[in-house]
Amino acid sequence: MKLQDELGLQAPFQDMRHETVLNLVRTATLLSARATQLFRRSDLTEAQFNVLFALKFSNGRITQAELGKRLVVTRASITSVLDKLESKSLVKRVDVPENRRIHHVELTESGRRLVNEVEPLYRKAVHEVLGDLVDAECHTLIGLTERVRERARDMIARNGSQPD
Amino acid sequence: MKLQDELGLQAPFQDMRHETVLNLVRTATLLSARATQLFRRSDLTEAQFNVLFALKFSNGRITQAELGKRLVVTRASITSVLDKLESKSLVKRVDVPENRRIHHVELTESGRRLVNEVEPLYRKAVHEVLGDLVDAECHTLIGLTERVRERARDMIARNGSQPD
DNA sequence: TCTGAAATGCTTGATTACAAACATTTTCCT
DNA sequence: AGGAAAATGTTTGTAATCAAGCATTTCAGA
Repeated sequence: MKLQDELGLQAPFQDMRHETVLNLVRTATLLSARATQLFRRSDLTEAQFNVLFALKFSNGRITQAELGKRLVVTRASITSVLDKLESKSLVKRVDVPENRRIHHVELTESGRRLVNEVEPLYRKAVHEVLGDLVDAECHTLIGLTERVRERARDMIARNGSQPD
Repeated sequence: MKLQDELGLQAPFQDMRHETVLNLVRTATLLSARATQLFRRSDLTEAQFNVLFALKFSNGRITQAELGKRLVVTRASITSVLDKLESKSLVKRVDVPENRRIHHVELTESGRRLVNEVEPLYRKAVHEVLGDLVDAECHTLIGLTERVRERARDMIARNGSQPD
């Protein structure tokens, strides 16, 4: 289904680049919506799952700032998500004697149990949602989005438009 | 730059489908960040610009519910964004005598002026961010994301995983 | 006609995100 | 050593999103 129909637009897009951007954004939103739906059964939000997932594949000595870099969110966001997860006893903050600024964030036993339970469902859903694409198509999608991000990053760094 | 490096992951992705999903989500997030940066100069948020933009291309008889469908957000979200825009005198809600449930949402003069001022900057940024891609590549991207959305929509509608 | 269903907009509460500012702590440079 | 700079985590304020529930209004079917 074309995005035009999905959004109920009468006229087709005049601008293919604009259409492409909206396609990317809409697709990501829809993927998020599906993820939200999946995680809800486990009483998790997407952000909370992302933290648990990152922790599972960390060496156990990850700080909040590092977690933020992995997940590409600010330290402030990490603080609030960890507060929630800690109140559910899914993670714990561990003081680090050698550096009193930082904490190490770790899964609790029940946190580990939960992420181990949800991860296969998540992976299954990922494969199902991309089940239509063969490897080469995934590769293409990755390559094209990489180039878009490259440009976007440049623009954000320059914080303006191109030098014309 | 590969997503792996962007996220500071030591190991490459094992799962190309997972990598593809994360690429899509990360790309959309970055595009949003760039948009936020652009709109900030005009004291607009992305959501607010989206409303103004949709209003510009509506026939002037659009309701809040219809606006929600166009932008794919709930009525509750529309209410809150419109409250902001109305407090800035950029839009107005107009009572409809024939149907006392609904309002028509319209741009004010200053709202129209503002969107006419920002739109070219927005379009320019869109073209710059995709400046690396030729038409055929845009077309490919659109086609692939359409297929992903198709599946995602199915999964959301079924609210479960596939029948195995 | 009349009653139940559907549609519409609003409110509330939860969650997440960011920016900016702050205190604390560590690092770095002179 | 000592002071400036950077890093870390938290707090506060703003904004957006959704779900769920509510009142009002309209629609549709019996």
